[in-house]
Amino acid sequence: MNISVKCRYALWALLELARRRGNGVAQIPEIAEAQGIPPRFLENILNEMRRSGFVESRRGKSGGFLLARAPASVTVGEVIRHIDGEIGAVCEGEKTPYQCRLEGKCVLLPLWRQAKTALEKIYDGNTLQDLLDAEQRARASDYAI
Amino acid sequence: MNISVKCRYALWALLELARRRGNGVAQIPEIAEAQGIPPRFLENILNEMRRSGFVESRRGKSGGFLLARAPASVTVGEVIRHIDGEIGAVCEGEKTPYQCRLEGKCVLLPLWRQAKTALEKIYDGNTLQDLLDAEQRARASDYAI
DNA sequence: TATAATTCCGACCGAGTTACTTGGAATTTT
DNA sequence: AAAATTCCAAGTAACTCGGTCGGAATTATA
Repeated sequence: MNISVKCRYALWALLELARRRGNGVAQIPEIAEAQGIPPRFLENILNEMRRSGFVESRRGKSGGFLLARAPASVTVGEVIRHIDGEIGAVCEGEKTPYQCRLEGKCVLLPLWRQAKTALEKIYDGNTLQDLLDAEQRARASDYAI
Repeated sequence: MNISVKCRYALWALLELARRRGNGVAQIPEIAEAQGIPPRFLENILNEMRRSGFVESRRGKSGGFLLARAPASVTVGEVIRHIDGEIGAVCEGEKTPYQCRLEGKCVLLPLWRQAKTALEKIYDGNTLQDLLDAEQRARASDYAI
């Protein structure tokens, strides 16, 4: 399972909103500029994130977006699932295309399961807050040098 | 990184050849039938596997394919890399498309690295022989029931 | 109230990928 | 000579991906 560009954009945007938390709304051009995302593509993405409850929006002049949830409550895995779908699904799961006709008797199934579990552990084990903390630590050690 | 159908076909074919090891060549129609793979697609795949040294072939009438290496020496990861390319590459690595301009300063990079490492550990840690052994154990415990 | 600035919505689009298919040449056995 | 196979390279239909576009709805402000 490769992470799509769209999904990375979504994560960057959410992180940017998390950083600005408490400072009012952020607008598409700002976020797009700050994160290097094509603005009208970001527009789509943020709308999607709003529909799935990650983000709130204010319409009209001086409108914009805010993070709707606490950064510590939003896992990376959750975001990935909303944008790219189920994590690491190879051929199990209901709606997976090309589900193999071996139905659980495939010798490879345990491998796909292990892979899925490992990825979920990583992605669900990290929140936006965790990432911001890591960022801070990196910045601090940069100063130290 | 999702495993392509082609890649699963390749693994199935190699496993089939591994099962038949020592019994001469296996032909495309047989393998295709046994594994439910579109025969002419399998043809392409086996040719590719030959070029990368996993398989040997005999041409002409009563020709066919054999596994070129010991099943215990062929890892799943190796096969995946030959068919689908680098495992779990999100945005690092030389030729990855859409490499992000953050160049190692992306907050998400550690996550992608962890994911890649975890997948490699799983896929490189399992050989064709391991899978056949697991298959045997499963069959044995089936009889036990 | 008019205007400007913003989000919202859905359709569109070009390029690439994926899962095959096809036609025919080369090779080998019988 | 004929039949059966692998080998090779091109073609193809459907889908996905990354992104664009036009315009409607909404809101702040002059």
